[in-house]
Amino acid sequence: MSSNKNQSGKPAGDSPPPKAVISRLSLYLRELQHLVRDGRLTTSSSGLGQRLGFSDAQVRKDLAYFGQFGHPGIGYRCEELIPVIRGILGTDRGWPVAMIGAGNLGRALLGYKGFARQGFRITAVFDIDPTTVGRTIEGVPVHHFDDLERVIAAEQIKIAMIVVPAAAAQGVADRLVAAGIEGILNFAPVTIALPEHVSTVGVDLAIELEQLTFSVVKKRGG
Amino acid sequence: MSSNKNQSGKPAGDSPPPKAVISRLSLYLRELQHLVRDGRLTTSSSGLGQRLGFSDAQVRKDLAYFGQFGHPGIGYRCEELIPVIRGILGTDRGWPVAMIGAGNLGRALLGYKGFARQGFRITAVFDIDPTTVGRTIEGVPVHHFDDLERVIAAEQIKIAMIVVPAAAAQGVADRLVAAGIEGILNFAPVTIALPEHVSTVGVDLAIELEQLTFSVVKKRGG
DNA sequence: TAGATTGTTAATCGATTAACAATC
DNA sequence: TAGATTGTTAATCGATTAACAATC
Repeated sequence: MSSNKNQSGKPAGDSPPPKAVISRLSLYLRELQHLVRDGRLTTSSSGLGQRLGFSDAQVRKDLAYFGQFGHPGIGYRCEELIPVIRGILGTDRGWPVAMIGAGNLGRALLGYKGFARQGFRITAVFDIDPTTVGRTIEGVPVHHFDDLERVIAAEQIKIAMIVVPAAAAQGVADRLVAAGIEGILNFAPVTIALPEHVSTVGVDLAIELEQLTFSVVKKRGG
Repeated sequence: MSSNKNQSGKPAGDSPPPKAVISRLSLYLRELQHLVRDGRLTTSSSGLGQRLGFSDAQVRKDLAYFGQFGHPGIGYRCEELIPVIRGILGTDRGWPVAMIGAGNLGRALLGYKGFARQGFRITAVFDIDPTTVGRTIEGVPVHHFDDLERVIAAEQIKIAMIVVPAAAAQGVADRLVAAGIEGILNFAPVTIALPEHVSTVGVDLAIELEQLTFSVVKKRGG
């Protein structure tokens, strides 16, 4: 009826990939990077799926949403597929990221090496605590929250991480939107309301643990 | 054809709730807790769904997997629904949690108040760094990794968080499984292989950012 | 009573799986 | 060539939505 195939690596117009596909894409990318580090040149849809618990058909279908990247009889060349997926996800470029909140968790995230590996650089931190503002953490300057708009405009930052207490999160989000931010990674355990044109991903650590206890209890109960 | 309704609050036998339902349940719970804090007595399926971006029908359907908890014409009583959802998720009891790895991120998680609010207590930390082992962080004792089995058995811990570098994660997971752990929250950016009877939830912070850049780029591209 | 809202069914929509011709 | 593996179609399966009688 309708087809999604094309050669360009850009999504075809006629049916957007399901959100679930995008989250698997990130996992494929991570596996491929491990494979390259281990010296592997190619992999197959079944090889890639196996470790992640997906079927070979699903892996092929997911990738086929965006084009033809495999080689019949051979599989997928890791070094070839990696930049393709990065292009789809938008991590083929460097993204400067702002972080709001320099508490415990914020500082830990500043020290986290995994971001840089995927092209993210936290270039500005904002807080209101006078003992931190003006200093530098992990080489990143801590600005006063009052300077949010100025710094975000000057550094052309489009992505921000909210790492403030739940009660402050919505207010911070509103300021970020007004400052021109297009995507927010929210670590505060609240749902924040945002205009349509701004994307958000929420990470609630307690919720992740809840999901885990559910599985544990379910397995016990039979 | 088949029905899921019952009065008990326990899942009916004939069709397990989709995994997506369980993750929404955690969000409902979080909203309900906010509502209670704001003094609200009841809410409706549309009220609950609205803030979270779900339809009223979906909220009702999700809850109906587990029983009848609403009141026609009135809605859901917050104080009544909260313990029901906690019961389903398994957070109606206290869970002692072990943490492996006392680096930057681990320490930040130890200071995070959100876990305790949902019934999780980190009661034991493990590391191999001689300068940290034997000390206490945020009131929690840091054991040597060699004592893993002993402490986990003694404290009857069933849930663990892996907060070690990617290269060490699988080895740690194997030891945890051997020690009788039933659920693992994995912060290392690798897929870990586990036996069927052990549950895992992975949190990869770089992947969350990737999902965000995809949405941002998509919205730009039109 | 009139208005609000549930739980549930049937209809729709979307995502996954199985199968296989085409390709290397 | 024989074996491996893709991309794609059609079939299956599962999840969401719409609608409405029942209830307060």
